[in-house]
Amino acid sequence: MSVTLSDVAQQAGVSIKTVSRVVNNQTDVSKPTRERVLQVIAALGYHPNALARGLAQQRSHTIAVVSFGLDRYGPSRFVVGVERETEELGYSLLLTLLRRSRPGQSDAILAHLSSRQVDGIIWQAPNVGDTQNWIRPERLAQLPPVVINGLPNPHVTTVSVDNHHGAHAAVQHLASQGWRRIGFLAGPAEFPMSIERRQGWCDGLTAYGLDPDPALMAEGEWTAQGGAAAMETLLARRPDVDAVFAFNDAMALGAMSVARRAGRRVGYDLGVIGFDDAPDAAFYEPPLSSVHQKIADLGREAVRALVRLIEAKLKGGSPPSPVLILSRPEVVVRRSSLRGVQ
Amino acid sequence: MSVTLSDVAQQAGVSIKTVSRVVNNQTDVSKPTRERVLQVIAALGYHPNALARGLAQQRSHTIAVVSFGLDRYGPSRFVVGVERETEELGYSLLLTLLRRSRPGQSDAILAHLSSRQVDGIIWQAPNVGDTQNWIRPERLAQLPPVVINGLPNPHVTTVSVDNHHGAHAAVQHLASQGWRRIGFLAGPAEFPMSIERRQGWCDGLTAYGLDPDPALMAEGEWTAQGGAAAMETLLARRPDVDAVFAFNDAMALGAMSVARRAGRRVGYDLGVIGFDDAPDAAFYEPPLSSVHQKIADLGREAVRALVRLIEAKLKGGSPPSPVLILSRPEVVVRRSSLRGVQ
DNA sequence: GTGAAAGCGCTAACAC
DNA sequence: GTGTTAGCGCTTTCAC
Repeated sequence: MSVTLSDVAQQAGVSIKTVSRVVNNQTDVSKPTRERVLQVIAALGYHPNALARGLAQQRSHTIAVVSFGLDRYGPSRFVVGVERETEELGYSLLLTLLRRSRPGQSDAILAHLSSRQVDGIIWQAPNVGDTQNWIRPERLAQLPPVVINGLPNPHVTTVSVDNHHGAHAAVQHLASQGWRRIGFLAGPAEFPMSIERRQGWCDGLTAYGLDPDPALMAEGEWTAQGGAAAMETLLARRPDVDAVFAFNDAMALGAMSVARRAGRRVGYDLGVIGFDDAPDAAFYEPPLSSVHQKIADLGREAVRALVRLIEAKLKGGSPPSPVLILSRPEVVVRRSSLRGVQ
Repeated sequence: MSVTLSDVAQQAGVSIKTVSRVVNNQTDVSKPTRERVLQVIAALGYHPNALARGLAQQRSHTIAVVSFGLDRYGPSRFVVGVERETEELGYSLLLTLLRRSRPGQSDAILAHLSSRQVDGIIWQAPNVGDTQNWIRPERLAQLPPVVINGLPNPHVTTVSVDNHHGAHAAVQHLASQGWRRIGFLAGPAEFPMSIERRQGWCDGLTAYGLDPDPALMAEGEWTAQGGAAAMETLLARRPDVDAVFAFNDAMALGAMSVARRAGRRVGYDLGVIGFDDAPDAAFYEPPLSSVHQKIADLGREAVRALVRLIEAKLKGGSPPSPVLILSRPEVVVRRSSLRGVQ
């Protein structure tokens, strides 16, 4: 059915090995031979069979990205970055999505991926349920991982946003506007990201002599809907809250909607800031201040780090020591966080 | 390095083939033998090598999804549906993203995918540049495709939203509210989706005795930014416009932001409706009316259709005739499209 | 420079 | 019920 190396070899009157050399751009082929082979390849429309190559080489030139959902801005933007870099470095991308609350799934996924002989794996999924335990020493050698936004782990290469810094900066900005009772709309409690941002919020408040009262924090899903629910809780518990820092822009959107219904004017008597700086945020009403992070770049960085691990493993030296790559997000000020003058 | 069939066979004192039978759940293995083999498999931690299996069977149990971006709601939600169904049917998912304006890329992608022996391909990408020409008869037999939201093509199985119907229904809703000069904010001209929605808008206006003046249409990128730009154009050309139907919710968001700055009150003297009904739309200000589509279901449908093609090809019968699967979107009314009374 | 032969881990005929 | 023998398409070792 499909054209194989030996078809080409026969047609060109050379051995299989010679064709293989040409295909892989190796030396030791005379110019005329090479050219004849290339011609036959073009004429026959030969394409190497990646499965066969992978089987012979014991590597698939494929990396897997395990993500938690894709319908929210952060994860999908991240995967875009991953895909771009993956393609540029000559790998294919296998996509696997984690389901919420399916016990034992991370083991099943890992088994599946290693059965597919992926060369490495990018784990962009929060520690939900058992998913934190999949990293075991035996595994690290077999299937190099890079973890995204995970809790720091000295054994594993991690690529993250500096969540603590971002949250701290957000609070600092709010405080500098004169807001005093600054709430936090947290994402799901299991997300390391949310834990770190919460800590940044806490520390920021403390640094400004403000009170990180636990009642000023409310938790919700990381959607507009979740943000709205959390905001309702917060307003009920602390009606005197005068600003909120939301886990992400979608939650901030939901919060603004609830605040409006409650008669609060965002940008006047309520300050709001989000996290992500998604492209839509600038068009919300009022335009949303946010903590900008370059998520796609994070994805590229993750792939580069992973490929380094993969190549090092192939070279056979001792495994390179895990690194922690942190990127610094920055506050983008729009109207929602200002203390407008009426 | 890794455990193979023959390791298991040796350890269990049976032949390779017997182990293979057990692994693949085939009959003709006595109960005690089967159990002994299973034990050894568990003890050794054996996992089948998917590459080897693929090579031997001439199929990879992998399908590819080619998408155009992933940072917008539609495409990413679609891929979520695809991933779910793919996993349930026992396939892996290879993700490839199309870059805007890279000539010849579709041929390169196809070559790459067929070299990876994918069993089929889901093409969820607009006809940008040369990408419409990749479907050629020779290819259809080799690599079964399912096209999403493409222009109808009698040779190819297509899964789409009924864009014409959705647009028509949106216009009908706006007209029923009493709006008379209804504009259309189109997405990029090359998108079949945009072309079909435009036609639906046109036909809807005509059906209501309204004028589909070309000046009532403005085109932009399918982002909030693009919607804002298109809205500016539209307002400049036809300041008397009293409602707009936007290609998607993000564009509607941008349009509302511009309208507000221009002193128009959405939901009072300007009606706005989007398309997609993304989860955020309900939290915009004002809450956005939209045309709801079940995008994830579309993804599942696409995978099912593709797997049908794949299995049919394996059975070796004549290729099944291409089908067209259309899903009907529905208008969801919120405040933005209403003609409020002051 | 070039080629022959073995083998990657599995499945598929066909024997026993 | 179970085993033997060829491949699948490629890379790799080593000989020429």
